[in-house]
Amino acid sequence: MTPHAIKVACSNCNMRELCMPVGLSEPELQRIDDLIGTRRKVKRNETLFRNGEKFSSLYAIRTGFFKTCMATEDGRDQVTGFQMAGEIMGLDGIVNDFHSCDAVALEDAEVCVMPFDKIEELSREVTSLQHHVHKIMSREIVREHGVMLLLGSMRAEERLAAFLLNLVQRLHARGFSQSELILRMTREEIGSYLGLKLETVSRTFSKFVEEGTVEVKQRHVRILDTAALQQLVNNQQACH
Amino acid sequence: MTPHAIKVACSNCNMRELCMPVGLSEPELQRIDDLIGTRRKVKRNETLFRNGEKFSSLYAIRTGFFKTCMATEDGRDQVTGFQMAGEIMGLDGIVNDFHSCDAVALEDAEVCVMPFDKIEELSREVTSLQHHVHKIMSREIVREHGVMLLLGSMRAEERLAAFLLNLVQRLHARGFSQSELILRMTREEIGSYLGLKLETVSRTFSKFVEEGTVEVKQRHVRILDTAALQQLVNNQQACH
DNA sequence: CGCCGCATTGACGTTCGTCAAGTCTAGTGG
DNA sequence: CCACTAGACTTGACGAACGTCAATGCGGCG
Repeated sequence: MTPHAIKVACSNCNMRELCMPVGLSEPELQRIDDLIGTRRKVKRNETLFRNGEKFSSLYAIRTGFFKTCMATEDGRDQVTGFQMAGEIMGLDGIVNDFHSCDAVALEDAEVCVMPFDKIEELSREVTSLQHHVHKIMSREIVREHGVMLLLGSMRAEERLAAFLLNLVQRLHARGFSQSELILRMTREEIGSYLGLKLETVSRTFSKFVEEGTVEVKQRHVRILDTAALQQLVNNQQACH
Repeated sequence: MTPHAIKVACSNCNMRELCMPVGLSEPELQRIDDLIGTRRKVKRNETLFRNGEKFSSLYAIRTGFFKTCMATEDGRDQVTGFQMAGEIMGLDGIVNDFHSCDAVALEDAEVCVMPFDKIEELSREVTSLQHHVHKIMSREIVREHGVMLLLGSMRAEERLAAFLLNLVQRLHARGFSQSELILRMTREEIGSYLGLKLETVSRTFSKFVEEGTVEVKQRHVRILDTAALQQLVNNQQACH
């Protein structure tokens, strides 16, 4: 909750290949550094922002892992996404000047706070930043299209396969293994994201293990047969 | 398919209160007029753009009704949204410079073609346009969060109720009735959007009719008890 | 008038949710 | 060091919701 007044620079951040400054030239990078007002540490289970809070900034994840979720009036919540280092959060707040979901750290994390008025100001001058901001928002729209496809037309196995492949692919882009990963979220959170109950998630994991597709030991997952998972995601009609 | 070289102006469009120029001042409105290169007519069942096509423009709907859908590799497609007059299409294309979904007219339509490079150029100069573009993209992200919630945690009745209320609310903002609407899409398309099969959509309509909540005659729907539908959307836990 | 696409309805099957019991693990305190 | 506990996870039995398949109805259009 306490903003840290540590001045930092994108230009020497090790996430710069994956984060806000993607595709910017060296001089542009220098200007982007002004964007980041402060960094902020968020402990596990703490929220970065909440539904209803005033929107003022976007957040770039430096370290750690987040979930975003919408709370329904009746107390349940739907996880709308999982975010890792280099990804941007807070885009939901722009429309109404209020956040419409919660961002919760699933492990101790640190984010760069980017005041949105500064982003708009700077992207009026730096064309490539402007375009990059548009791309980030468009990417989120396309990602959500994918989730809609998943929720609207896939069966449990297909959903979990798509989820695992997506996670491991994003982790791989960050230098982690292509086949091993540690889940930062509970079965219930996975289920919420995938539109399934936690028991179904658990059973589906067990089924993958039986079939020799993955090894699962609590939150540690090793993918043994990527092709089999990929097959599930593509060949949705196999059930006929 | 044939672009019409009709020069038109936002400043005297009757959709200007709902479309691109929302919240712009009179002099700003003048400048926005330059945005619209051409208009384009799209006949029923024709596509405005397709998955894989090069992205160059956003489209504002002047008249008519569209669906956007993603085709899966195995031939099925998932409807990701329905769009009506004043709404913007094509945002999915910005990330990769290629469209990632199809836009299909469900009735004869006309759209304003807005070259995206012009939008970026102009929004570097007109601050309020810049902010408006950001809002439009953020609104789409929030809308999709809502769909994810619907697909991930609602039952068939709740989904259809939310769908009808959303449609009628948007139509009402355009001067149509609060209680009557004509569906421009088939049961199958509704089902695809809501993650249900067409038979389930049909049965759910029939159930609403039995309960006296709506009247349905083919594609003509009259909502008799808005509160009952609203109740369904909110009180998801009623099944306990 | 007859055809075709869309919609409705019924019977049946599958998938997933629900409820409940039981297991595993990490963290705590004696 | 080990017993204890709480939270997360697994597994089974059962039922509800929705999908599937198939027959039938309806309405618009050539």
